[in-house]
Amino acid sequence: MPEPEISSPKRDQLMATAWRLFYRDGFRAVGIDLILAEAGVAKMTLYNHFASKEELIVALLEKRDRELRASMVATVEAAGKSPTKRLLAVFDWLERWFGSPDFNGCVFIRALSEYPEATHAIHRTAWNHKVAVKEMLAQLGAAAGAANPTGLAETLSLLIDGAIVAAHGTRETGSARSARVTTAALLKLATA
Amino acid sequence: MPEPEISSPKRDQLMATAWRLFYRDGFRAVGIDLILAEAGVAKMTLYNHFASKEELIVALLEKRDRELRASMVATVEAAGKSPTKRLLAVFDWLERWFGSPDFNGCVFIRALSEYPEATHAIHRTAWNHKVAVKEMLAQLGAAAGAANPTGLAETLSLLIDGAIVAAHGTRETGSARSARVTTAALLKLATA
DNA sequence: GCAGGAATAGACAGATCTGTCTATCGCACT
DNA sequence: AGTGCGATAGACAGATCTGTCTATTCCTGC
Repeated sequence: MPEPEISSPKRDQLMATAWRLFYRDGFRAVGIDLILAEAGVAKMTLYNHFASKEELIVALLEKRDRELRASMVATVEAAGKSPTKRLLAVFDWLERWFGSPDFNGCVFIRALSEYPEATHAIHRTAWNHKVAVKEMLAQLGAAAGAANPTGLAETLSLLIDGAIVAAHGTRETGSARSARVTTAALLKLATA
Repeated sequence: MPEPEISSPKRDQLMATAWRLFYRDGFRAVGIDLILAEAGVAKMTLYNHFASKEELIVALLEKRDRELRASMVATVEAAGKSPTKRLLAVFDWLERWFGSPDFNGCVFIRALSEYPEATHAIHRTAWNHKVAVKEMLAQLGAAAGAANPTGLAETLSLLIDGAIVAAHGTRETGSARSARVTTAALLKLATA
């Protein structure tokens, strides 16, 4: 019963391939047969590890959530001690992401879009990630001495998600810089 | 050959039903058979008016683009002569939209998400809308005396798209107000 | 050597998908 | 009355979808 979180080579292989194809083409656009063929894994192996395609997607989103937030934390930590620099480092991180060759939008926004119903497990899992990121931003904002860290985090979340959508539409990194410049200006106001 | 833009009752009926179902459930999630059944229209009627499902979607996005921008213009016009008030009225318009019972995210962001490939006709059509809105914002910003209307419009676009994503995740209207407050602050800076 | 669990290939069910085709019907216009 | 066009129902093709099942094989621990 390798249901909860047990790692196995085949399972990892499956998730890596599924991630690549889902992120490239979309959840509904990719059938499990294609994933299985490209991963070199039998169908029953998938259904021994996951109850359904939906559960596979949820597991992928949760994994991506962990990795993405860990990557953000690492970037922030590497930015030094200045709270302002730490916050702005998030936007440098964004800019690098937008410039990476396989950038294809935000998988969580895309999951919200493909499963628009509020009660759907995939929709909720995707939104959980955005809430978690917002909480990270609030902590960074509090450390920077913002008068209203929660409000600042909300605004920064808007800028970030807007920038991701714009980068997906233009395939350019400029939106990250725009968001960064705006954030710098807002920080001055918020900590004044 | 009613291909280009000829209006017909059946065609309108088809587009209305297709819009409703696509917006509710997603493009790939809704099959044309369902649309036809709910619209009470024969399959050949669809394929006489549109070459494919994809073309139907593109036509719907173009129609929605026209209507949405017209609605924005009307809101702005109704806001009076003050350039600042006119710009801020966009966010009141957003808030009303988020609060409407069938709000289900932005169909253009969702189209970008479901058809993530940059060269896809649906993807490009959806992005065209975002570009057009940004141009509207730049004009409003210029009228408000912004030093850099294009840059301001870019930032406001980020806030707007971010707010839409947030409203889709939370089913609340608060993100529109956050974006509005931030915009008011930015306007003071941009016109100072 | 052997037992047991994991993975395998592949058939299968049952549904659904887009798009094509045919044959008929209804209706407006002359 | 007759012509022509738009719309109709419904069969059809061919592909694809998720999920189930079986029977076999592989590998590891004992």
